Amino acid sequence: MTIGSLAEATQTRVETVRWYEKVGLLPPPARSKGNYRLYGPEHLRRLSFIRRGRALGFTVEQIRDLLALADDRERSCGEVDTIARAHLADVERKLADLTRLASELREVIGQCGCGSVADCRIIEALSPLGEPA
Amino acid sequence: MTIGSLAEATQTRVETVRWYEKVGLLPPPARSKGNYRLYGPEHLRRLSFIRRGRALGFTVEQIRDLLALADDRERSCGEVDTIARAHLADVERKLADLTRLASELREVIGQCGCGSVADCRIIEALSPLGEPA
DNA sequence: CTTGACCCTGTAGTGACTACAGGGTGCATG
DNA sequence: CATGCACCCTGTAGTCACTACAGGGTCAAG
Repeated sequence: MTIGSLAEATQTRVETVRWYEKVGLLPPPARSKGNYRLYGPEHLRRLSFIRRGRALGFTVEQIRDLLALADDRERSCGEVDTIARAHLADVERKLADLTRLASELREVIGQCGCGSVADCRIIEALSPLGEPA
Repeated sequence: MTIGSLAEATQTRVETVRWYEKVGLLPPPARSKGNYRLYGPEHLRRLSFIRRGRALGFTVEQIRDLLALADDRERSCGEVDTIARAHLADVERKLADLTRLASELREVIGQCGCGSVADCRIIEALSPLGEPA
């Protein structure tokens, strides 16, 4: 399996696959006589894991930890749970922030009568001192 | 007003103020005889505008555009409205993404009985081929 | 034997800062 | 007057997770 097929199979860019190797998430594969990377099913599994983790918003560092934990099959999965819960808490914080932000934006936009900038409510809302900047 | 007081007044780091100057959001202020930056109320207004915009999630480029529009007080604020609406659409897209993500995470976490990694549901959920990585 | 798709390494860029290193300034205290 | 300390200066490099080349090599088909 060349890097191109692996990338296609996992919906990843070729450069990204090489980057995962460089930062140590993906082990260096064998090389062909022409120095092409040659991947096997184990690489496909591991890269799929990484991509799924990224899609769920885990950071690369979190995935590195999860991979290390996953490799040690006897270990209790309490640490895995901890990472996942911490991440969920993070996501929920961002969600709350964005929700507040969206409603503030909607309010600001709703007030704009689209006259001239001189009395634009959006510009005013951005100028906390009351005067336009 | 020194950079330190300006920074404190706007809840900004000193380095960030200098960075805004470097990228052209904040005009270079006068200097003291010891080469310290000296700011006036106009700078305070402009920096407040920038910080409020950032807090609402506008990018620096969007703020640059908004500042240019705000400076031209005769212009119709249609362009301002366009930028704000585009940004709101963006925020709402992110909100939808995060909401989906959070519910996926909650589901994954809910299934984990916290036994050994070998049958951890979280690890399994990350391994789309059915086998742990 | 040439074309074109693929692959290689290495470096630089993205956004919005943050974190120094290595120095200078200004004011209060001894 | 000397010293200490908080503050300021410039410039560079680091963050995160990639992305985008530049400049070259490999491989299979026609």
